[in-house]
Amino acid sequence: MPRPSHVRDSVRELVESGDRHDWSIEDLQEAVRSSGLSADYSSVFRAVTWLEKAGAIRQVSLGDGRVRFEPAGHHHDHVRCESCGAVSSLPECLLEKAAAKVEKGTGFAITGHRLVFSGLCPVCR
Amino acid sequence: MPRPSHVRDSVRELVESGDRHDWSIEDLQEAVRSSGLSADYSSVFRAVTWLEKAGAIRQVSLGDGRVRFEPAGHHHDHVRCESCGAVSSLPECLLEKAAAKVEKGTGFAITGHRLVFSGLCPVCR
DNA sequence: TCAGGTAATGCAAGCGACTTGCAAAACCTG
DNA sequence: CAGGTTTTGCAAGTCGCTTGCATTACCTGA
Repeated sequence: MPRPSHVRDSVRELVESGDRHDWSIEDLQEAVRSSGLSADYSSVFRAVTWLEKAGAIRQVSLGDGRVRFEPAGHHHDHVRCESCGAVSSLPECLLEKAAAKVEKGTGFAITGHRLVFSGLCPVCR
Repeated sequence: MPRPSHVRDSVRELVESGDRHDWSIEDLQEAVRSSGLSADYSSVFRAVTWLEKAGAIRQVSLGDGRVRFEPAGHHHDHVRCESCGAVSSLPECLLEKAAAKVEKGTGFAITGHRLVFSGLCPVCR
């Protein structure tokens, strides 16, 4: 039986509730700590690794060379503000039918995609 | 007047001719060296930095956490084989008209996007 | 309640790839 | 050919992610 893990529980709670789609490990560490619990960077790292393998959270790559996480739900794409870094998610996927076209054009068997729009968020524009 | 730079010239030549879209710095260093010229990693790094600022080449982020480069031409997206890593480019952009939809949905002013399909290339599938 | 076993944590060291500082070498110009 | 500038290589530095290891916490069965 696994011991209770305050770090893991706390990380899961943070990512699963709320609608942030760009949790970095450092963000999570800070958030856990500011709730009064201790949390080493490596502990948070292990927590996200564990939770990812368990299917609770998912890695999202926004192109800034950092590992970021979001709750694992249905697939969706993102928009990222190039000024302040704010990230929103798009409600639906725009590329459902594009795969077929790409397959025909390239000969690849398409299994997925990663799409990030960039622009200015309502606040920054 | 700038001195001639065999590293920079060589890197430019490599990226601009040919249709590779995933040159890493290390790839370039190796390629320059195998043409008989000397090239330190840092020299290649400075060459791509210079060429990028000059607008000759462009960074492309394929999501593998490495800086990669392609010739700077018109915008296009990529497909990457998740088995062997082969990268192809798509002739046309599938998202020309998607921006408007995204703007309306999110309130962001969209300025661009980064899209990478993943799948299996003709050889690997 | 206590001994034993397993899992979680923190700390520090390791790693990979990019970046930068600095002195030596190469060029161009006057 | 001297002077001034740019490029190069080497080594060291940085940043974020990973991992090893001893310690601590917790749970279970006796």
